[in-house]
Amino acid sequence: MSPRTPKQFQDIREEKKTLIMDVALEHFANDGYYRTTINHIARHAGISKGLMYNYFESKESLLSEIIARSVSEVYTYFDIDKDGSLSEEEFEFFVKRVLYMLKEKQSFWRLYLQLMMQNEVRELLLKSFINSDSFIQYSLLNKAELFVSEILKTITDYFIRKKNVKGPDYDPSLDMNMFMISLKGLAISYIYMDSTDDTNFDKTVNRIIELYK
Amino acid sequence: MSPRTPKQFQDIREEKKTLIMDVALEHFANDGYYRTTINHIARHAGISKGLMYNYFESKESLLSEIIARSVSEVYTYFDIDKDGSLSEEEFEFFVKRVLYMLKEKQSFWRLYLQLMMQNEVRELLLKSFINSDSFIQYSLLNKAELFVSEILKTITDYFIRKKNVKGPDYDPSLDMNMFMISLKGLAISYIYMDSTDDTNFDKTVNRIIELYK
Amino acid sequence: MSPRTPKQFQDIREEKKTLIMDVALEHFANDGYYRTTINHIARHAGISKGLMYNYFESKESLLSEIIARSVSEVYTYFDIDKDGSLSEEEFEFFVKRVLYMLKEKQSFWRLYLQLMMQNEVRELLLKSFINSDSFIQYSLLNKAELFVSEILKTITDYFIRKKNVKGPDYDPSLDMNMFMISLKGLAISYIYMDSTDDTNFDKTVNRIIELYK
Amino acid sequence: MSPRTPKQFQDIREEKKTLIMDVALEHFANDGYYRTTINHIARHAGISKGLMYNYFESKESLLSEIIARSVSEVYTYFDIDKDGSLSEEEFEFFVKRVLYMLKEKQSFWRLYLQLMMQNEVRELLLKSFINSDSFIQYSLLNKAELFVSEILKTITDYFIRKKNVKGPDYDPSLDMNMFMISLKGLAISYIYMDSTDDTNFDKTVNRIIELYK
DNA sequence: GATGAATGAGTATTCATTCAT
DNA sequence: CATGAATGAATACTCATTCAT
Repeated sequence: MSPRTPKQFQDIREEKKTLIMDVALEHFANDGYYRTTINHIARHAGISKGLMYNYFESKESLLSEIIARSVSEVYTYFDIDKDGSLSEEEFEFFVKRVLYMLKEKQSFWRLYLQLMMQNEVRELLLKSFINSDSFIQYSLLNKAELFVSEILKTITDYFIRKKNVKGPDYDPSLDMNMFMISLKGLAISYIYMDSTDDTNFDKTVNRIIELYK
Repeated sequence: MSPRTPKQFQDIREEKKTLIMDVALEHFANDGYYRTTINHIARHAGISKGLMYNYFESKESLLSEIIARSVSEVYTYFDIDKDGSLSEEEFEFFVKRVLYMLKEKQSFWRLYLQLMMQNEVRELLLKSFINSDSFIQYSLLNKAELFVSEILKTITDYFIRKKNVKGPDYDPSLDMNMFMISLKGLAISYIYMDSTDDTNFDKTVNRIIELYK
Repeated sequence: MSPRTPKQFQDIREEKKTLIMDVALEHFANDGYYRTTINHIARHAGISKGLMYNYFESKESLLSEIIARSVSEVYTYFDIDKDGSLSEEEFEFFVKRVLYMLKEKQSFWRLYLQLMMQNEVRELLLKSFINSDSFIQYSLLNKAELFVSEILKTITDYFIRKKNVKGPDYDPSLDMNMFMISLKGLAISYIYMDSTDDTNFDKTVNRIIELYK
Repeated sequence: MSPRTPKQFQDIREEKKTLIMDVALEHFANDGYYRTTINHIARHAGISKGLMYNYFESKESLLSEIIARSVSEVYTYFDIDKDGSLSEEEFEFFVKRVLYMLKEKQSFWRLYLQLMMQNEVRELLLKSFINSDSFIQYSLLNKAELFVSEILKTITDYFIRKKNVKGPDYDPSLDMNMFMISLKGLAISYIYMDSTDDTNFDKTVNRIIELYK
């Protein structure tokens, strides 16, 4: 009978927001952002359409928050070594991390791929990231780009350092390209695979590590 | 001016259909199928909305015909050898064909990827293919699947035959997986690359051929 | 701390009601009744949305009570002379009262003007007045109309009596119309003026009094 | 059977646009902009909701175009004398024009008054005017303000020139204020009068002309 | 063949009001 | 008393499709 405490309200909000974002991500990933209606999301989340707008300003900002959350989750997978240098063990660890993350956040990556394919949406994302929190000088997308370029640099360094071992005929950029292309191919396969043929994947992953370590 | 012959009418019709499909494909690929409006397509094709429906039953069937056309064009890239067996030279030729085709039909593949990512659309496509011509027992999608499985079989055979050369430790399925993943990675890169850095790609392609020939 | 007496509770209640009505009036006047949300009012009054409905049955009845309060406040400005006859001094006093009241209740009059311009709202107001207290046989609006017609009668009498002084060529209805129109013009200016140019207004007011006294 | 000519399409568009704007203005004026729904307008104009959006980008731009049209119509009432100087006959003519215009465009003025009372809307109007036609450097509202200030200057000059006739005790600014207030009062009365009591108004108008000529 | 006006079902969004705590 | 989460009816707007000319 006594009114809910602020903490209780906070908890309810947090829980519902997460629920809505989870449901929405699943639908966005499966049906596409534009094919997914607010109605659908609300129905599957077991709430009313109106409540959606109590938690999210718009469909667009729902999308933004989903991406922001996922991006920040992705960060956590990669803060192992901050010195920017990758040892051979770390390289193996890195590859496995990438694939683990792809599988864990499969829905997000499916969504992400779809969005990046549509010119207009790319701009929309940039815009909404910038608006999402005016206190953060570097927008999430800036951060993401920074993050990606840092990782790329770390990998580049890794392959350049191999030149010392492999000798002067070794072409680091070619090797890295081959590695990156394998990773992309694996990523696509992971994101769209039926969850059955894991063993085959594991063998392929190990082979990639073996080849480029 | 003598009146146009039925043949001439037919030609004009075909030409206009082609124009519309070209414009539509470009927009579908860049903005996504659902974000592209009939209005947009008509305006950019220089015709009226109404006329669109003279040429195509619906937006959906416009999409179907675009895919059908593209799929049948893709066929023509691969009818080199019908005995189902790939020699080493043919393998090299095959890989280059794949990439050539990806570049030539870039827009189509961008569209295709988008569509395949959306569950609902996959079903829609199946449905519309079947409906597109009720006299054809095997739908285009069936044909496409048949086509894909034939190619896959040819490639599988190719790698199995290599076992004779490479010895009993050689794992054909692993090698094929590696190859397929590289191809997928390359495909993604091709479809979304800025057309500038061709030389790097060429080096990578040659390396792949070298590795899996 | 001894528990609060019922009287104290009543006082607190009244105080909060007044606060809400003040805030609401300000917003209604500035943004319009329909553009003002309950949320806005509650937030600016420092209370919750739910509590609003503890004090007021509905948005409509909040409006009703605001008007009722303002109307009854307006009464108090004009209960100087109940014999229904206006002397020359009383006339001057009356004009100044009108303008003083317009300035004091500026927000209310801005709101009032807006509402009176909308046919539908006029009916709504009539309805809600009647419903606001079923025990009161004469609704506030009836009272207001009665009040207005009494004032009009008093003014009419004032101008008719002037005929005795001004002679048979004097047209009381024309003079009264001129006076009423000047008053309306002044009212509009008062309600929407920037509070700076008071001196000009004073001169104009004195001129009006001089002309129609 | 032959297709409509561009001219015919143009005519249809013009006619329908006018119809919609007329219906909308009436509803906006009577029920207020925010209380008037697109549904209402469409129903009363005998068209579908969708068609509205074939002719107007949004409810807001419908409002904009209505105001733009009305403002430009109002211009035509006042381009009698471009030398900026008002003779006595022209003054009489001017006053009658003002009132004629108020009566002719009664609905517009009712709408205008409502809009000007709401802070938020004022800004909206400014914004939409600027957007309405990017080729016009001076927005309609700028033009309107320019127009108003020109008229005010003309009137000011008129009263200042009277000082030559009336002598040094004459206070032109007071006289002008009195005149303007009478005009405002008349305007309000005109805009909201029941169309019956025209004769009374005529007498009042003549009296005003007589007083300030 | 060709046009674009017209329709209507569908979609995102708002907001007064209710209610469990 | 007090809170704000939750609801749902209403509203502006979109867009594939039809149809008179």
